[in-house]
Amino acid sequence: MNIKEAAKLSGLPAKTIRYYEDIGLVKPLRDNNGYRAFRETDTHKLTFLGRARALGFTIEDCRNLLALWEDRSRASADVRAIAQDHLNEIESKIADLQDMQRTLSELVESCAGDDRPDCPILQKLGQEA
Amino acid sequence: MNIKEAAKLSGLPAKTIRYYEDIGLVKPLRDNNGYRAFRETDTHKLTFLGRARALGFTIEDCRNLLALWEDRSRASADVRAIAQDHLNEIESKIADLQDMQRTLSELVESCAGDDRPDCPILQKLGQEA
DNA sequence: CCTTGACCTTCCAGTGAGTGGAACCTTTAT
DNA sequence: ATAAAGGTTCCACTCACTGGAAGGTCAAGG
Repeated sequence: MNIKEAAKLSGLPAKTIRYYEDIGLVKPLRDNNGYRAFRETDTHKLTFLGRARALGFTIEDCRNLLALWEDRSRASADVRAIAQDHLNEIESKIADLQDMQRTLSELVESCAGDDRPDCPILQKLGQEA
Repeated sequence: MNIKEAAKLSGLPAKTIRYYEDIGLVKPLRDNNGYRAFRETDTHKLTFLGRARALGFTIEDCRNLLALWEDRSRASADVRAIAQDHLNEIESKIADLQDMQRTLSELVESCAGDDRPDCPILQKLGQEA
């Protein structure tokens, strides 16, 4: 199977798949013409990667998750730890964004948004000390 | 005032200030020895930039906000539009992260996290089609 | 006068996770 | 024979810094 079909099956852009090979996440075989030859295990891995990335796992997390996935003697605790750490990160990011959202929506609401120059948004950003 | 004091006053790392000069956000004068000489207007701008960045505005947004800040004949509508767009982006990011959070916390909860290999997290990531 | 240490300078490289594009090769269909 | 559609590699760019090397400047102490 060539890269385009692997892309279709996995839902990843061909460019991304090449990149994943570059960084050693997948290792498709090669045909005599130099084309990548994807086996089912490869597309299966790619799908796995796509799902993990969609959940926001970093590439390094993905690398580790993939290793655990392939390790039949893994401990589920190791998987859970990675996921829990990532969940914590996500929750902290959500909290940060919500702080921004609160402040910003207050500012936006307080601004008339007309053709006059008076603007509480700029005022707040430029506040002395 | 040298860069270190500007950094202290604005709360930004010296490196970041040099970078902001590089990309044209601030234009401190220079002493004869080549050292940057920050005026109050410079540190004021830097503080502004720090606050805007803390609210998640991109550098390009900051550039535009700074220009509006300095334009006494601005229309507050222009400021508001930038802030509203950014707020929309933030809200969309929050929604994305909350989707991940929901999925992930379900997965984490469903995983025993012991020394056995069975793991619903990996199972879900590796699900066929 | 010399040295030490704390500043300051510029410039280069790297981050994460791809994406865009150029230049070129191979296969398939007409 | 050629054109289209696929494949390949490689280089550069993104964003907003950050780290570090190599070197210049300045104030204080001996």
